Amino acid sequence: MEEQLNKTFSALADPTRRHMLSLLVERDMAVTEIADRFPLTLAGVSKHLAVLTRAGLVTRRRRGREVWCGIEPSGLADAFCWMQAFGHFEANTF
Amino acid sequence: MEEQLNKTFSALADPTRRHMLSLLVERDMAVTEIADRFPLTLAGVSKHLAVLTRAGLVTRRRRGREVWCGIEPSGLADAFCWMQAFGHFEANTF
DNA sequence: AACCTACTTAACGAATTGTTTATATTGCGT
DNA sequence: ACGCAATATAAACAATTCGTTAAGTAGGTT
Repeated sequence: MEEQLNKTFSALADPTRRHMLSLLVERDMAVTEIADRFPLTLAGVSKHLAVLTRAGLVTRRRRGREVWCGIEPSGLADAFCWMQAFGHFEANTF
Repeated sequence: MEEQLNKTFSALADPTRRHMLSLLVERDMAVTEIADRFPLTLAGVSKHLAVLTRAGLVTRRRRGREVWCGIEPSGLADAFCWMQAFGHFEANTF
């Protein structure tokens, strides 16, 4: 859907959020642990994670008092397909 | 590069711009012709096209007094690769 | 030269985004 | 029960974005 593409692409448009995703690709992390790696307040990090979650790119599960974040790779599906259709790309075009 | 990804993803984050790209996939068009298909002023359309051009997704060539716009599919390459690496996607994951 | 067509750029306002500080909320640990 | 740790939400603010109208530029036409 159109609205889903809006959310996905604008989530990806921010370099801080892309960096967060690349961290989470390695392994799941609690919010504080993520925050330690950025020159931002915890509140700022929390809001970026909220954007990523709303876009369906990140999952957040409460575990005691921590919230563990993980990647939701399927969240890229729509955007990936859109680009694929758009460019008639093959997997090894580049 | 990081800055290139910023430009590409934020260009794609706008539905009007995505729609413009999908028009240009069919065939090249002059700016006025594109503008006819959107409920925007010509100036507004021109600005969207400028964003797409700066992102490397559209080419603009002056032809007499018209400016013909066309798709630059290679402009998606960086973004496409980033997503691919991110999700370890195969062509038919979806 | 005067004028029209096809844009682009400037200037501006409204809405959104990225960030901060301050104020909840919720779950251990003691 | 109290206090600290982990996170979220609210309020505030600057910067950016999306749209407009108005003015500027460049290329044909007469």
